[in-house]
Amino acid sequence: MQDDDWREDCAPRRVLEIFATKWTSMILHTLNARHKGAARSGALHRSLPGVSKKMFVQTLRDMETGGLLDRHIDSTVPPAVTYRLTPLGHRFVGLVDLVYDWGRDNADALDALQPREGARRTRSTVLSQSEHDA
Amino acid sequence: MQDDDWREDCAPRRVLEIFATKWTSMILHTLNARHKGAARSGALHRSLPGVSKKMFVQTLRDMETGGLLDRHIDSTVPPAVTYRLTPLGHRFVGLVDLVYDWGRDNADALDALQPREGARRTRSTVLSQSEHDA
DNA sequence: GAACGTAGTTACCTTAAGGAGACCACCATG
DNA sequence: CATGGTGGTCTCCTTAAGGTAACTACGTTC
Repeated sequence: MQDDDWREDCAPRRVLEIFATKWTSMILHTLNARHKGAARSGALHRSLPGVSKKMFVQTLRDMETGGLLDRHIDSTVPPAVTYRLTPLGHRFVGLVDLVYDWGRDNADALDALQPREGARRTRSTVLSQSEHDA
Repeated sequence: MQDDDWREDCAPRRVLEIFATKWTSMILHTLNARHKGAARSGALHRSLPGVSKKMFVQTLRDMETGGLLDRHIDSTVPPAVTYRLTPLGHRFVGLVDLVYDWGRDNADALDALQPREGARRTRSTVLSQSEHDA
Protein backbone atom coordinates (compact mmCIF):
# COMPACT_ATOMS: atom_id res chain seq x y z
CA MET A 1 0.00 0.00 0.00
CA GLN A 2 1.31 3.38 -1.01
CA ASP A 3 0.85 6.86 0.33
CA ASP A 4 -1.11 7.59 -2.77
CA ASP A 5 -3.82 5.22 -1.67
CA TRP A 6 -4.48 7.60 1.15
CA ARG A 7 -4.62 10.92 -0.53
CA GLU A 8 -7.65 12.93 0.29
CA ASP A 9 -10.14 11.59 -2.19
CA CYS A 10 -9.39 7.89 -2.43
CA ALA A 11 -12.32 5.51 -2.59
CA PRO A 12 -11.98 4.23 0.96
CA ARG A 13 -12.26 7.71 2.35
CA ARG A 14 -15.22 8.57 0.22
CA VAL A 15 -17.20 5.61 1.49
CA LEU A 16 -17.38 7.36 4.80
CA GLU A 17 -19.60 10.01 3.29
CA ILE A 18 -22.51 7.59 3.31
CA PHE A 19 -22.22 7.31 7.05
CA ALA A 20 -21.46 10.96 7.63
CA THR A 21 -25.11 12.00 7.62
CA LYS A 22 -26.75 10.37 10.54
CA TRP A 23 -29.89 9.03 8.94
CA THR A 24 -28.83 8.12 5.43
CA SER A 25 -27.77 4.58 6.12
CA MET A 26 -30.80 3.92 8.26
CA ILE A 27 -33.14 5.15 5.57
CA LEU A 28 -31.43 2.97 3.02
CA HIS A 29 -31.61 -0.05 5.25
CA THR A 30 -35.16 0.47 6.45
CA LEU A 31 -36.50 1.23 3.02
CA ASN A 32 -35.01 -2.00 1.77
CA ALA A 33 -35.57 -4.30 4.71
CA ARG A 34 -38.98 -3.17 5.89
CA HIS A 35 -40.59 -1.66 2.84
CA LYS A 36 -39.23 -3.77 -0.02
CA GLY A 37 -37.53 -0.75 -1.53
CA ALA A 38 -40.48 1.63 -1.70
CA ALA A 39 -42.56 3.40 0.91
CA ARG A 40 -44.73 6.40 1.44
CA SER A 41 -43.27 9.28 3.34
CA GLY A 42 -45.30 8.87 6.49
CA ALA A 43 -44.82 5.12 6.75
CA LEU A 44 -41.09 5.43 6.28
CA HIS A 45 -40.89 8.19 8.83
CA ARG A 46 -42.76 6.17 11.40
CA SER A 47 -40.41 3.25 10.99
CA LEU A 48 -37.43 5.41 11.95
CA PRO A 49 -37.84 6.33 15.59
CA GLY A 50 -35.86 9.35 16.65
CA VAL A 51 -35.55 11.26 13.43
CA SER A 52 -37.02 14.73 13.41
CA LYS A 53 -39.27 15.83 10.62
CA LYS A 54 -36.77 18.33 9.39
CA MET A 55 -33.88 15.92 9.22
CA PHE A 56 -36.06 13.25 7.71
CA VAL A 57 -37.12 15.41 4.80
CA GLN A 58 -33.71 17.00 4.42
CA THR A 59 -31.97 13.65 4.31
CA LEU A 60 -34.43 12.35 1.74
CA ARG A 61 -33.77 15.40 -0.42
CA ASP A 62 -30.05 14.89 -0.20
CA MET A 63 -30.43 11.24 -1.04
CA GLU A 64 -32.60 12.07 -3.99
CA THR A 65 -30.01 14.56 -5.21
CA GLY A 66 -27.34 11.95 -4.68
CA GLY A 67 -29.20 9.50 -6.83
CA LEU A 68 -29.99 7.01 -4.10
CA LEU A 69 -33.75 7.52 -4.16
CA ASP A 70 -36.58 8.38 -6.47
CA ARG A 71 -39.43 10.54 -5.33
CA HIS A 72 -42.79 9.85 -6.88
CA ILE A 73 -45.71 12.15 -6.32
CA ASP A 74 -49.12 10.70 -7.01
CA SER A 75 -50.70 14.09 -7.35
CA THR A 76 -54.05 12.84 -6.25
CA VAL A 77 -56.22 14.40 -3.67
CA PRO A 78 -54.04 14.12 -0.61
CA PRO A 79 -50.75 14.06 -2.47
CA ALA A 80 -49.20 10.68 -1.79
CA VAL A 81 -45.44 10.71 -1.99
CA THR A 82 -43.51 7.51 -2.47
CA TYR A 83 -39.79 7.04 -2.16
CA ARG A 84 -38.07 4.12 -3.79
CA LEU A 85 -34.54 2.95 -4.04
CA THR A 86 -32.72 3.49 -7.29
CA PRO A 87 -30.29 0.87 -8.59
CA LEU A 88 -27.53 3.01 -7.11
CA GLY A 89 -29.41 3.02 -3.83
CA HIS A 90 -29.53 -0.74 -3.93
CA ARG A 91 -25.76 -0.84 -4.36
CA PHE A 92 -25.33 1.13 -1.19
CA VAL A 93 -27.83 -0.97 0.68
CA GLY A 94 -25.33 -3.77 0.18
CA LEU A 95 -22.70 -1.77 2.00
CA VAL A 96 -25.04 -0.72 4.76
CA ASP A 97 -26.18 -4.27 5.34
CA LEU A 98 -22.57 -5.36 5.51
CA VAL A 99 -21.95 -2.89 8.29
CA TYR A 100 -25.18 -3.49 10.17
CA ASP A 101 -24.73 -7.24 9.99
CA TRP A 102 -21.27 -6.83 11.42
CA GLY A 103 -22.81 -4.87 14.25
CA ARG A 104 -25.28 -7.62 14.94
CA ASP A 105 -22.58 -10.29 14.88
CA ASN A 106 -20.21 -8.26 17.00
CA ALA A 107 -22.49 -6.71 19.53
CA ASP A 108 -20.08 -7.83 22.23
CA ALA A 109 -17.32 -5.76 20.66
CA LEU A 110 -19.63 -2.78 20.59
CA ASP A 111 -20.45 -3.34 24.23
CA ALA A 112 -16.77 -3.52 25.09
CA LEU A 113 -16.12 -0.20 23.42
CA GLN A 114 -16.01 2.54 26.01
CA PRO A 115 -17.64 5.78 25.04
CA ARG A 116 -15.43 8.72 24.30
CA GLU A 117 -14.95 11.36 26.92
CA GLY A 118 -16.74 14.01 24.99
CA ALA A 119 -19.59 11.83 23.82
CA ARG A 120 -21.42 11.05 26.98
CA ARG A 121 -22.80 14.45 27.76
CA THR A 122 -26.25 14.10 26.29
CA ARG A 123 -27.54 17.49 27.28
CA SER A 124 -28.83 16.04 30.53
CA THR A 125 -25.34 15.39 31.84
CA VAL A 126 -24.16 18.75 30.63
CA LEU A 127 -26.11 20.53 33.29
CA SER A 128 -24.80 18.44 36.15
CA GLN A 129 -21.24 18.50 34.89
CA SER A 130 -20.46 22.16 35.40
CA GLU A 131 -18.13 21.75 38.36
CA HIS A 132 -14.55 21.34 37.40
CA ASP A 133 -11.87 23.57 38.87
CA ALA A 134 -13.12 27.04 39.53
CA MET B 1 -37.78 -7.11 11.55
CA GLN B 2 -39.52 -5.35 14.40
CA ASP B 3 -39.64 -1.77 15.52
CA ASP B 4 -37.65 -2.84 18.52
CA ASP B 5 -34.67 -3.62 16.35
CA TRP B 6 -34.52 0.06 15.59
CA ARG B 7 -34.75 1.61 18.97
CA GLU B 8 -32.09 4.15 19.65
CA ASP B 9 -29.30 1.94 20.91
CA CYS B 10 -29.52 -1.19 18.81
CA ALA B 11 -26.29 -2.72 17.58
CA PRO B 12 -26.63 -1.54 14.00
CA ARG B 13 -26.96 2.05 15.08
CA ARG B 14 -24.03 1.85 17.43
CA VAL B 15 -21.71 0.64 14.70
CA LEU B 16 -22.00 4.06 13.19
CA GLU B 17 -20.13 5.52 16.12
CA ILE B 18 -16.90 4.12 14.80
CA PHE B 19 -17.34 6.16 11.67
CA ALA B 20 -18.71 9.21 13.42
CA THR B 21 -15.27 10.56 14.26
CA LYS B 22 -13.56 11.36 11.05
CA TRP B 23 -10.16 9.85 11.65
CA THR B 24 -10.87 6.81 13.78
CA SER B 25 -11.39 4.34 11.00
CA MET B 26 -8.40 5.62 9.08
CA ILE B 27 -6.15 5.28 12.08
CA LEU B 28 -7.36 1.75 12.65
CA HIS B 29 -6.82 0.82 9.06
CA THR B 30 -3.48 2.51 8.62
CA LEU B 31 -2.09 1.19 11.85
CA ASN B 32 -2.97 -2.30 10.77
CA ALA B 33 -2.22 -2.18 7.07
CA ARG B 34 0.90 -0.05 7.04
CA HIS B 35 2.41 -0.50 10.44
CA LYS B 36 1.56 -4.10 11.33
CA GLY B 37 -0.50 -2.97 14.28
CA ALA B 38 2.04 -0.77 16.01
CA ALA B 39 3.67 2.54 15.18
CA ARG B 40 5.29 5.54 16.76
CA SER B 41 3.28 8.69 16.94
CA GLY B 42 5.19 10.64 14.33
CA ALA B 43 5.31 7.84 11.78
CA LEU B 44 1.61 7.19 12.14
CA HIS B 45 0.83 10.85 11.82
CA ARG B 46 2.85 11.17 8.66
CA SER B 47 1.02 8.29 7.05
CA LEU B 48 -2.30 10.07 7.47
CA PRO B 49 -2.24 13.09 5.20
CA GLY B 50 -4.73 15.76 6.12
CA VAL B 51 -5.16 15.21 9.81
CA SER B 52 -4.27 18.10 12.06
CA LYS B 53 -2.02 17.56 15.03
CA LYS B 54 -4.81 18.35 17.42
CA MET B 55 -7.31 15.94 15.90
CA PHE B 56 -4.67 13.29 15.56
CA VAL B 57 -3.82 13.33 19.23
CA GLN B 58 -7.38 13.79 20.32
CA THR B 59 -8.58 10.87 18.25
CA LEU B 60 -5.81 8.68 19.59
CA ARG B 61 -6.83 9.59 23.14
CA ASP B 62 -10.42 8.75 22.45
CA MET B 63 -9.43 5.47 20.89
CA GLU B 64 -7.25 4.63 23.83
CA THR B 65 -10.12 5.39 26.18
CA GLY B 66 -12.39 3.31 24.01
CA GLY B 67 -10.04 0.36 24.28
CA LEU B 68 -9.02 0.26 20.65
CA LEU B 69 -5.40 1.21 21.20
CA ASP B 70 -2.61 0.88 23.71
CA ARG B 71 -0.20 3.72 24.30
CA HIS B 72 3.30 2.74 25.29
CA ILE B 73 5.78 5.31 26.42
CA ASP B 74 9.41 4.27 26.25
CA SER B 75 10.47 6.93 28.67
CA THR B 76 13.92 7.09 27.22
CA VAL B 77 15.76 10.16 26.16
CA PRO B 78 13.41 11.62 23.63
CA PRO B 79 10.25 9.93 24.89
CA ALA B 80 9.20 7.54 22.17
CA VAL B 81 5.49 6.85 22.15
CA THR B 82 4.13 3.79 20.43
CA TYR B 83 0.52 3.03 19.68
CA ARG B 84 -0.62 -0.50 19.08
CA LEU B 85 -3.90 -2.12 18.34
CA THR B 86 -5.60 -3.98 21.14
CA PRO B 87 -7.52 -7.19 20.40
CA LEU B 88 -10.65 -5.06 20.41
CA GLY B 89 -8.99 -2.73 17.94
CA HIS B 90 -8.27 -5.69 15.70
CA ARG B 91 -11.94 -6.62 15.78
CA PHE B 92 -12.86 -3.21 14.49
CA VAL B 93 -10.17 -3.28 11.85
CA GLY B 94 -12.16 -6.15 10.41
CA LEU B 95 -15.18 -3.90 10.06
CA VAL B 96 -13.19 -1.03 8.66
CA ASP B 97 -11.53 -3.24 6.07
CA LEU B 98 -14.93 -4.54 5.08
CA VAL B 99 -16.08 -1.01 4.37
CA TYR B 100 -12.91 0.17 2.70
CA ASP B 101 -12.74 -2.90 0.51
CA TRP B 102 -16.29 -2.25 -0.54
CA GLY B 103 -15.23 1.25 -1.49
CA ARG B 104 -12.41 -0.05 -3.59
CA ASP B 105 -14.64 -2.58 -5.32
CA ASN B 106 -17.41 -0.07 -5.88
CA ALA B 107 -15.54 3.04 -6.79
CA ASP B 108 -17.89 3.47 -9.73
CA ALA B 109 -20.85 3.66 -7.39
CA LEU B 110 -19.04 6.28 -5.35
CA ASP B 111 -18.34 8.22 -8.51
CA ALA B 112 -21.98 8.04 -9.50
CA LEU B 113 -23.06 9.46 -6.18
CA GLN B 114 -23.75 13.16 -6.52
CA PRO B 115 -22.59 15.30 -3.64
CA ARG B 116 -25.17 16.82 -1.38
CA GLU B 117 -26.10 20.42 -1.83
CA GLY B 118 -24.62 21.50 1.44
CA ALA B 119 -21.49 19.40 1.13
CA ARG B 120 -19.95 21.17 -1.79
CA ARG B 121 -17.18 22.85 0.10
CA THR B 122 -15.84 20.01 2.20
CA ARG B 123 -12.15 19.74 2.63
CA SER B 124 -11.65 17.10 -0.01
CA THR B 125 -13.56 19.12 -2.54
CA VAL B 126 -11.59 22.18 -1.66
CA LEU B 127 -8.30 20.39 -1.97
CA SER B 128 -9.07 18.62 -5.18
CA GLN B 129 -10.09 21.90 -6.72
CA SER B 130 -7.67 24.18 -4.99
CA GLU B 131 -5.66 24.51 -8.16
CA HIS B 132 -8.65 25.42 -10.28
CA ASP B 133 -8.43 27.87 -13.14
CA ALA B 134 -8.83 30.96 -10.96
C1' DG C 1 22.61 29.56 20.55
C1' DA C 2 19.40 28.79 16.65
C1' DA C 3 17.12 25.27 14.40
C1' DC C 4 15.14 20.81 14.35
C1' DG C 5 12.60 16.65 15.82
C1' DT C 6 9.73 14.22 19.31
C1' DA C 7 5.20 14.39 21.46
C1' DG C 8 2.28 16.78 22.84
C1' DT C 9 -1.20 20.92 25.16
C1' DT C 10 -4.00 24.91 24.99
C1' DA C 11 -6.91 28.74 23.40
C1' DC C 12 -9.61 30.38 19.91
C1' DC C 13 -12.56 30.11 15.90
C1' DT C 14 -15.69 28.37 12.05
C1' DT C 15 -18.86 25.42 10.21
C1' DA C 16 -22.19 22.00 9.80
C1' DA C 17 -25.23 18.83 11.76
C1' DG C 18 -29.08 18.19 14.02
C1' DG C 19 -33.32 19.28 16.69
C1' DA C 20 -37.67 22.13 18.20
C1' DG C 21 -41.54 23.95 16.93
C1' DA C 22 -44.49 26.84 14.34
C1' DC C 23 -46.68 27.26 10.05
C1' DC C 24 -49.00 26.04 5.23
C1' DA C 25 -52.41 23.87 2.00
C1' DC C 26 -55.49 20.29 1.21
C1' DC C 27 -59.28 17.34 2.40
C1' DA C 28 -62.25 14.35 5.21
C1' DT C 29 -64.76 13.27 9.28
C1' DG C 30 -67.45 14.02 13.43
C1' DC D 1 -65.95 24.43 12.97
C1' DA D 2 -62.36 21.91 15.25
C1' DT D 3 -59.62 17.96 14.72
C1' DG D 4 -56.67 15.00 12.38
C1' DG D 5 -53.95 13.06 8.63
C1' DT D 6 -51.04 13.90 4.45
C1' DG D 7 -46.42 16.05 3.21
C1' DG D 8 -44.21 19.20 3.59
C1' DT D 9 -41.61 24.41 4.61
C1' DC D 10 -39.53 27.83 7.52
C1' DT D 11 -36.78 30.07 11.19
C1' DC D 12 -34.25 29.78 15.27
C1' DC D 13 -31.16 27.56 18.24
C1' DT D 14 -27.51 24.44 20.39
C1' DT D 15 -23.79 21.49 20.20
C1' DA D 16 -20.02 19.03 18.56
C1' DA D 17 -16.53 18.40 15.23
C1' DG D 18 -12.79 19.92 13.33
C1' DG D 19 -9.06 23.23 12.15
C1' DT D 20 -5.19 26.92 13.08
C1' DA D 21 -1.66 28.41 15.43
C1' DA D 22 1.02 29.31 19.38
C1' DC D 23 3.39 27.37 23.16
C1' DT D 24 5.90 23.70 26.30
C1' DA D 25 9.91 20.80 27.32
C1' DC D 26 13.58 17.97 26.30
C1' DG D 27 17.64 16.74 23.71
C1' DT D 28 20.72 16.68 19.52
C1' DT D 29 23.12 18.72 15.92
C1' DC D 30 25.02 22.50 13.12
